[in-house]
Amino acid sequence: MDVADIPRVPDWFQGYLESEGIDALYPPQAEAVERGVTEGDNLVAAIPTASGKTLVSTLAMLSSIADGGGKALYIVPLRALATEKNEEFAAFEEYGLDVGVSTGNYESDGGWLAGKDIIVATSEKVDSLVRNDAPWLEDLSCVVADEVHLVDDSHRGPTLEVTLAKLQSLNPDLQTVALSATIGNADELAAWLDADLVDSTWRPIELEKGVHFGDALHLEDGTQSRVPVRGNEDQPAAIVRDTLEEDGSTLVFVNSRRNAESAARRLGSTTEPFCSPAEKEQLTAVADEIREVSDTETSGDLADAVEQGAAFHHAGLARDHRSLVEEAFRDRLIKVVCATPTLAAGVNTPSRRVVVRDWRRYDGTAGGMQPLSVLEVHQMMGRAGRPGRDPYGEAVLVAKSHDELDELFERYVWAEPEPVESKLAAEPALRTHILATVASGFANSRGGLLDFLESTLYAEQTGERGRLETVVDDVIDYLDVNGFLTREGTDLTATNLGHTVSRLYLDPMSAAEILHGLEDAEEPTALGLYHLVSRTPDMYELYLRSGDEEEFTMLAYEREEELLGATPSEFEDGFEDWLSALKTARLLEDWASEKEEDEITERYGIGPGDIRSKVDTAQWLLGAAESLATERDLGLGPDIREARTRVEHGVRAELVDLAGVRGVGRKRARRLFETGIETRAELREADKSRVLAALRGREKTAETILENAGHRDPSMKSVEPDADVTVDDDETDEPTTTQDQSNLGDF
DNA sequence: CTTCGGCCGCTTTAGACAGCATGTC
DNA sequence: CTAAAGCGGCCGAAG
Repeated sequence: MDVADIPRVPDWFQGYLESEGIDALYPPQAEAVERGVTEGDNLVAAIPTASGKTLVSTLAMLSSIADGGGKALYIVPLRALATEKNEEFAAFEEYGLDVGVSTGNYESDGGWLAGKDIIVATSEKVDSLVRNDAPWLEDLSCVVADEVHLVDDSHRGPTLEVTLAKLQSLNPDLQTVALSATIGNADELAAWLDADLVDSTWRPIELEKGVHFGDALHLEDGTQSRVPVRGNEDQPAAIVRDTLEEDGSTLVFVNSRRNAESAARRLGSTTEPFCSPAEKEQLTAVADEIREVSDTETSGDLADAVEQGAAFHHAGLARDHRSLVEEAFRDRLIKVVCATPTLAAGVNTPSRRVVVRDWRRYDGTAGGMQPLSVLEVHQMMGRAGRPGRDPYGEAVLVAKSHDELDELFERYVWAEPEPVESKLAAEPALRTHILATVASGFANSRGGLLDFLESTLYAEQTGERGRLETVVDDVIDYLDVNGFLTREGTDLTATNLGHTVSRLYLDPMSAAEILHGLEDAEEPTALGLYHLVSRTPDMYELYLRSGDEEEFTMLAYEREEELLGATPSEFEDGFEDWLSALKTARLLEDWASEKEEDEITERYGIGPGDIRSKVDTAQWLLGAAESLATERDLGLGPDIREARTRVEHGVRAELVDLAGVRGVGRKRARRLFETGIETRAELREADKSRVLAALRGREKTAETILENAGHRDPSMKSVEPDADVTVDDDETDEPTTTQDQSNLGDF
């Protein structure tokens, strides 16, 4: 289809497409237009990644905005994707459209999304906006749900499902466009959303799947190519080398962080000979940047690998590490990235070849190694082939025996992805969504609730109410008993507490746990509070290693006084979870006692990125705890606030005031304190040469900080550092004049 | 007496959203 | 209930 023939898109759109080098639509896109995406019709597009899904959504959003002046909402599963999409859509600002992002940690323009035409948000954020009754929601005329196949996810799927159902019921004229990977039952999704279906496996660039075994690559079409394993190479190394000989890069998916790291280390010797001197120089620069992000073992290992043209990528990395690796890989500087599934679901990092080395992954709940789903493997494989740059893409599984070769072909290469199934009937999901549905007025009786749930994918797929009804009744009981809602006959009303919990976006069970723990707390310590929020279902658990059980049982006895609520017996069910929460609490306490990052990562066996995510969650939950304590008049506000500010900045109590100054973090606050500047007020009046000395002579930094503290005259002109002030200078980095303004959240 | 290499057995194991109000070293 | 890589400890042989 010619771009000129697309109905109802704004006039400038054709010019825009041409400027992007697009003169004809891909077949699935053309089919979407024929099904009426530009005319406000609902659509489910189940097509492979990188085959133009974004353009389908753009067609829908732009035509919908042009048609009635409404707004479009683009829902993504990850914050990183929200940023990526926002940057992509920012191109439309030139044509007079306003684009904004809204996620938990970032809201464009002070939260005033009302004036935006296109809003990008995570599903949880949209859910929260619906709960808080954001006024602009009624102006929505188009909603796009990216990666809808994630409704299958037991943890986060139900949120997406409920949110889409709520948006549709808020505004029956709303156009819904759902983008999905190729799945077994796209027709069911279409039926649920009352949408037309475009179901296609068409790709703009050929993808050949295959299995490597012995010295050969066995491809889907029956052909084989020789990819011999030489010397002490393993199979992935042989494939990576073979790809490099054609000047292509490789993405290797493995099943654990440790495997990713060790595979990257090994592959370094394969990639190094293929890096030109100029590339080596650039790689060294990237490696230096990586070392600067964090002073930990993980960081150093990554930098070492990068110097050789290899890298690993997993969730233990800091956000900056990840984006440095992704960027260098896209620039073809890094030749191979060994990754856990983070990269398959995350931002766009295509590669000539993809190797799926491990096809089984440990799963504690299933009691051992479990095969990956076809959908997941296909998603990884779909990363092969960069449109417009590679002639084709190849995705390869690795077999160690002839039997495995056959099995992999059967199981993944020729297999259809499994159908997507709603996980809404699980109790934890319903707990939070039922409360929210009642609190935000979507339903005010048992019947109303069931009617609403009737509009979800779950109802579409099961057809019978029985199972759902039982769970719903259990959940209503739970919410009633814990004081989140009240029942009168079949009528349901959310209590004040219920409203608060729903607004705070807290799992009701977390709220109950927190309230229960706070109720008879008199002077809660930081550790006690950290433990309380750590044992909440909203906090992701740390793994207990061998020896940990003993260590933390001891700690539990030593500091029993501080721990809130009853200490469970060692033989009780749930004792392990309780201990694991204690481990998390201890980690947070260490962080809030100014323990060094590398000491923490080593002690708890985690990566720098993990500290950040724990700290983030704790901060959020303590904020919620403070609201709950206020709501209940428990008078613990100051204690909770102090614990929260301490984790937020990673400092002891005496530095909380100083660390609150913009530009002053845990390290600078400590150094200022050591020189006798102990509070924000003292900093405001401080002797400048003293401040400069405390900051080890960095004038620009000192000026910024004094300005932020409200100093009368922050200028550092002709100020010399006070020679009497000594600061411990354990860091080796050169005084920088470049102001690195990445933030704590990027850490 | 020290050092190196190989083998055996024990240990460990993916991911990451949200309130609110602003930003490290 | 299922696996497999990596690492540390141990042992023996070589230096």
